[in-house]
Amino acid sequence: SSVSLGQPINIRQMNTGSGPPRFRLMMSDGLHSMTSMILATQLNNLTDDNLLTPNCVCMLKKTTSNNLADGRRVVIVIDMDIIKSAEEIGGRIGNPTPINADKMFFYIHVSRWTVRARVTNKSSIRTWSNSRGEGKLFSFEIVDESGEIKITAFNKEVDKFFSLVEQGKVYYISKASLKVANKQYTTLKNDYEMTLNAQSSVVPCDDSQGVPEMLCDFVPIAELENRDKDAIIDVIGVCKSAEDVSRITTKTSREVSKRALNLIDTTGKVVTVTLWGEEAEKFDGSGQPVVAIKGARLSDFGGRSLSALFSSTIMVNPDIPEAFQLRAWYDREGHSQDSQSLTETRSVGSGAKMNWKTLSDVKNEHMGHGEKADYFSCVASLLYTRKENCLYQACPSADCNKKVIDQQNGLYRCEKCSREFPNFKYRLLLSANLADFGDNQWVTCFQETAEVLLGHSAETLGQLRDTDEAAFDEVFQKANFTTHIFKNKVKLETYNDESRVKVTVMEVLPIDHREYSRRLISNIRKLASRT
DNA sequence: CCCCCCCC
Repeated sequence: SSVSLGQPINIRQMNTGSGPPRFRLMMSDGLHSMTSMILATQLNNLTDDNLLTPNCVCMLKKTTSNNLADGRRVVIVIDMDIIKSAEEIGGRIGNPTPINADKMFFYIHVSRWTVRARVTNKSSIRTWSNSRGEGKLFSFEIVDESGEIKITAFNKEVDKFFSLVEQGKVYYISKASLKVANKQYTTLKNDYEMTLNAQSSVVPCDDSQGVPEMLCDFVPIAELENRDKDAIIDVIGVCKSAEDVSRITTKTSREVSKRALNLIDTTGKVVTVTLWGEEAEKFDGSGQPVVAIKGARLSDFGGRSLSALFSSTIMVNPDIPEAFQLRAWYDREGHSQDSQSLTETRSVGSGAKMNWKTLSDVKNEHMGHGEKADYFSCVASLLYTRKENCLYQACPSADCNKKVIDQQNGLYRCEKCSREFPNFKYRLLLSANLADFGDNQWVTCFQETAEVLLGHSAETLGQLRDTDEAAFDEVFQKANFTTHIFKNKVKLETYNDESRVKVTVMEVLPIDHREYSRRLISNIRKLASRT
């Protein structure tokens, strides 16, 4: 599976009679040459197109050896790339001496090159055990001026190199084996990978001049909508908000920590990125840092979202121009800009669907004066509730909540159902006065919302009122001055030539103080930037 | 020669 470099110094068409043409190459590795290399016919187009010409340099990606009818052994090239043209090379490399095929096959694998590169991501040591055997490995990624590549070390090479290789440091690396990267697992922009072998050397280098820190190809967040699921991408954004770390159980019953971040960039789009394990535990989102992630996987959960992998590199406030630009943009305008998330979340209180208003906004903006009702959400405290008429006796039929008339004979009449019943059910219709820092507002709460505010079912409250008036009063005392999120409907209603704005509470939700504080800070920033 | 990458 290793790949190697070779220079064909002679290419001859073999005599194959009526069959497709076959080409025999005299291949050199700069030290030795061999004549027993044959091109698989599917690569004939390389000669037809004049790409494979004497003195070009080839990357041999896949070869096999075979015995010919006369007993000679040959190497068959199944896949190869021409990586430098003969013109670019400008002649024969070295002064290779001819040797036989099997030995040549060995030599062509021992490349003589050295790179100077920085280690950008180092894994821990992992062990494996499968049908093909067992062992241990670690991998790291390196970058130089020309690009990046992944290097893996197995078994003895783990012992030899693991402690030497340090993240961020620069090394001379030579004589590693090359192999074609499996695209399924590739997170770097390289068609090849390296494997350290017994001949490989890794030597620390003091001169890091000109060696990049990291190679990133950041995809704008808005652009993620157009990328394929499972794509491995680099992303950078301001961490607008972050979840608390939590523990989840995987399908394989393992416990793992997770934390979701919301990243925003100058496209105004937000994407949710999930961090795992230690990365999730140690992440600190305070101060809304710039977060860059190299090699995150794109998922289609909730529309579009991202997940960090073991191989991802997570950088908080990295020392790169993109991060400085984002910081400046966010502090100047991004923080107050309307944003849209590519990731749909169902969490209440933080959704984009909330139309946040203060109670004075509702009046000043003449909400509810239009053709259709308006909807708004507010954070408000319950100042007062009219407990006197909050309960009524309703028709006991399943879908009828009409008030019944007490016939004073043990029967209750529903005009809607045109029936008399021996029983009724209690329903709530609660008038309440809500207040925030600037104003107050009378609202109506029907059954479900009133039950949430009062903390008891209508049935319980009905029983209490009839049996224990002090306990009934206590319920309302306890509800006073409690603070909630109210989702409301507002509509101007005309009754006897008099118009009044009627506010109906649709839903009562607990305050997520973290989210609420973020919103207040954001509002303060918006106000500050107006002056 | 690994390739696990998790949850809603």
